[in-house]
Amino acid sequence: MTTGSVSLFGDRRTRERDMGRAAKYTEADILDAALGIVAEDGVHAVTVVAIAHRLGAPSGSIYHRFASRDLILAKLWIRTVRRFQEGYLAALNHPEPIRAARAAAAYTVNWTADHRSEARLLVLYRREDLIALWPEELGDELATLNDKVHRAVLSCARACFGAVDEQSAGRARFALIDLPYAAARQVLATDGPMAPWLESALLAAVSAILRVGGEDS
Amino acid sequence: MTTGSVSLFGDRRTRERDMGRAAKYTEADILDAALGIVAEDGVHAVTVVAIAHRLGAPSGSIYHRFASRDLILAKLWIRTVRRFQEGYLAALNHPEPIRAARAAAAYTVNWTADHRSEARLLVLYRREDLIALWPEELGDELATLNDKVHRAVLSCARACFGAVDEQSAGRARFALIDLPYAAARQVLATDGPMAPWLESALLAAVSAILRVGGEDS
DNA sequence: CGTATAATAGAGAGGTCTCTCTAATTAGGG
DNA sequence: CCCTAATTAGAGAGACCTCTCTATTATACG
Repeated sequence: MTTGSVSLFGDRRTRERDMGRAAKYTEADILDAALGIVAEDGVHAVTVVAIAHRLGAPSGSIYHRFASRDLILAKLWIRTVRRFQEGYLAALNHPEPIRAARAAAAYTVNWTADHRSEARLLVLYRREDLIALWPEELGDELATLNDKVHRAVLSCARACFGAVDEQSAGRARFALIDLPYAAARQVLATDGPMAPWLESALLAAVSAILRVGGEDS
Repeated sequence: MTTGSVSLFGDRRTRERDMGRAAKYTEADILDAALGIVAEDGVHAVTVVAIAHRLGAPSGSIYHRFASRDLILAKLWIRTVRRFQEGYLAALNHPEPIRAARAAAAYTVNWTADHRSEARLLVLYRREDLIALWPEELGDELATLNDKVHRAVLSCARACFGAVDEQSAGRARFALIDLPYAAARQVLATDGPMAPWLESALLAAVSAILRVGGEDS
């Protein structure tokens, strides 16, 4: 759809060469509108008509940029996951595995508190649900979306437990993904800022899981 | 709709006195069909037409028992939560709070492994989403649905930390609800039986959170 | 056996949503 | 200033879904 060239006109322009009218509703505008609707009224409220209404556009204009409603949701999902993963992977990059895991967990809850709408999207929408309606256009983007995270988790498993078998990988996944996810739900469940005890409780649980011999008390 | 009297005819009959034709599609049949569709194709696939098709019934027959599609989903949700809570509350009833918490956590993952479809429903559907379309007929059933669990959590907070303030209640909620929930997601994410390491990892995390002074390592 | 009662059966009205199609609009480049 | 290409604008076709309405069928009891 676009050439991928860097824009010279901010968000209002997507190409350099080709002529024509400047875009009034950019791809980013549409995704932002969809995100706002998800955060306010839930996933089921994200209709093309609703997005268009929020932008003050007719629904036909939305289809000029996105081939289908499912594609909008899929691209929004991907954009949001990418934005989250950026800092998450950076945090996980620390050479000392326990510190890395703790940093990643802390990043997750803080990012959630700072990006409630986007976090809501990730928590609300099940990846499995998306797979069912995943548009063909995206190819294996979904399949490879989590590859870096998976690799980082396995690397943490090796560093913490000395081997990568089903148990160590599972425990690492539990500590690095599921526990932070649970804490993120907790953040979203309350309205105000993040409770101060939450981060330390999460870190205690993460450390308990990743320490060798921490099978049980 | 029903008198609440005990059935003499199994699921095929809902009343004793009043006459008339025996039910071919009972309330339970319809809820089971809805559950099956959720488990197989996701929540969005639960249409009245789909339920009717799965039962071999015309869609009009469904409306003879349920006033609306939303009511079907709401009642299915309530039935499932109740079924889960029964054993959960029993496990949480142990006098020693840490043991009670560990029993409740263990129950959660085992119930999930044993009732994948129902667990899928609880994990897939967000309570917040339901509130939006909650039918009036149910009154405050949703509001009071979790009361017993909340009380049990607060009682655990008092027993573990000596007081019920925001932090102790939050930590108890995190250990008793969010951590088991995270582990349940892990159970559902894999196809086979529950991984043996998961329960002990979960218990380690639960114990770490609930022990006084376990703020962090 | 007849009657009262509850259930099934099935068509279809009304609404919403996705997506399409055509015409009008805007801006840059020669 | 005209030409070209991208975009907006808006109506509407077609599909699906919820829910209603009426006719028909089955069952228990007197």
